[in-house]
Amino acid sequence: MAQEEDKSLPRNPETDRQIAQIMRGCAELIDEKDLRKKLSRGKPLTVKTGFDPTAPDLHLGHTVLLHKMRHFQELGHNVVFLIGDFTGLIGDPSGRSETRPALTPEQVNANAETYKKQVFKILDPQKTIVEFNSRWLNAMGAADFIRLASHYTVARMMERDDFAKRFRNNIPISIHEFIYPLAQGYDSVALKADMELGGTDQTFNLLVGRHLQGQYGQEPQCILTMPLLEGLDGVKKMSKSLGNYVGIDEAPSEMFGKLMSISDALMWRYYELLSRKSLEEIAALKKQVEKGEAHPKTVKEELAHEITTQYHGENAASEARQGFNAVFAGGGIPEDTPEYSCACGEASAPAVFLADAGLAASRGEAKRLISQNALSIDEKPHTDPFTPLQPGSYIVKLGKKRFLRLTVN
RNA sequence: GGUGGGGUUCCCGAGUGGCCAAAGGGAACAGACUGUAAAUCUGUCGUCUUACGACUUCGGUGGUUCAAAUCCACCCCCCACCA
Repeated sequence: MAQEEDKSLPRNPETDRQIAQIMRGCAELIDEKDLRKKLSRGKPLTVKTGFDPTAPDLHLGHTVLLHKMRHFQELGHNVVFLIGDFTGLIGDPSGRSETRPALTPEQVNANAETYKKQVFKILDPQKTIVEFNSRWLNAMGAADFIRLASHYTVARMMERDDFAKRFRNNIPISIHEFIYPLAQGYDSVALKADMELGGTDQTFNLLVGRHLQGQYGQEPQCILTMPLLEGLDGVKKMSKSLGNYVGIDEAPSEMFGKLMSISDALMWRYYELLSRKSLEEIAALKKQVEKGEAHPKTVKEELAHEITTQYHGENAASEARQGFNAVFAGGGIPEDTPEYSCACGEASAPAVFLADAGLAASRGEAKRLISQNALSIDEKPHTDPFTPLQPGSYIVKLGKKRFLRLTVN
């Protein structure tokens, strides 16, 4: 939580301005007083954010942190994008109910490369320092590690919720998992970080860094945690394995469409965490929607447009927006509709070509969907699964999202 | 190391010889209603089959039986308690 205002804090307008920008959307800042002190020195801070090279494909959930890093860059601070290639070999136990499988060095390297390619869609490459924590962690000897381990106690380690739970439930905790927070914390020592960013699930690890810096005679870093972004379902956190994500490499139309499918409530969350609009602008929009002055769909379009622009540029975003409205509001078909052709006859029966073209998983499913009135051909409902279509070209639509340009020869 | 419990269709989870392609819930999909939102209602939800029906599936491999997700043997994996 933000600290209560304290009259004894060093105050000046510049610091206030920075603090406001820094705290936008954050879950917790530890602690504001320390941060003011650091800022008031007028020197750029070293801002560390670590990424585990486990998920090579970034999605919008990861970008919450990247946006925050960008804020720091805009405020003139030194942002370190730290790739945890060493710690990736351990596997972060955070939020895990079981031991995380370790990565091979080859996987870690490949993932790190992908990471670097993707993050500069948001971060300013000129102002980003990319580091690998193997640089200093590999250089440490066993004695160094033992010394590091001596700075933390088992009791404090067990305060951590995931460890406590696993211990209580007799789920194994390997010793190497204790090393993870220590290694991550040591990164802060090595970098002499003034500030570390992370998701709320990282709070413990970040605090270890703060603690260790003190142990190594440094001024402890401040900690800023960001909430975990909910996925498209609005409930679970965005993650690739849950399939509720928007990848930052996705095609503009895909990205726009996915964003349009989020619920109204979730839209505000995305605005706060992913938009570059100011909090005041967002509050104003919200008020307009509540009063009925703005249609929520339009406001959502703005959001989808802005986010798509971030990754694909203004032109592509506008196109995606037009395409979306043409398809779903105007009954058109998407640009990237797949084409498929088949011979006239058995193969041109709807149930058959739908399955063959991959629009339906099987002929049975195709028939079922047809009997549910899901099929339209050239914008006319089509309920006969068996009669072959005559030669010609057709626009085939199955359900709301599946399209096909069909040619019958 | 010992003892006990378990592995079921996308997920959770019922099912202890035929009435089981397998209850129920969730997810997903389709339709209605909408703003491709949410909520709600209806339907679908192994493969093939226009229907009748056939075939494949319940950790693996063999076996018993007219008949096995259900019984037996061995194997693999997971969990709990004790050490």
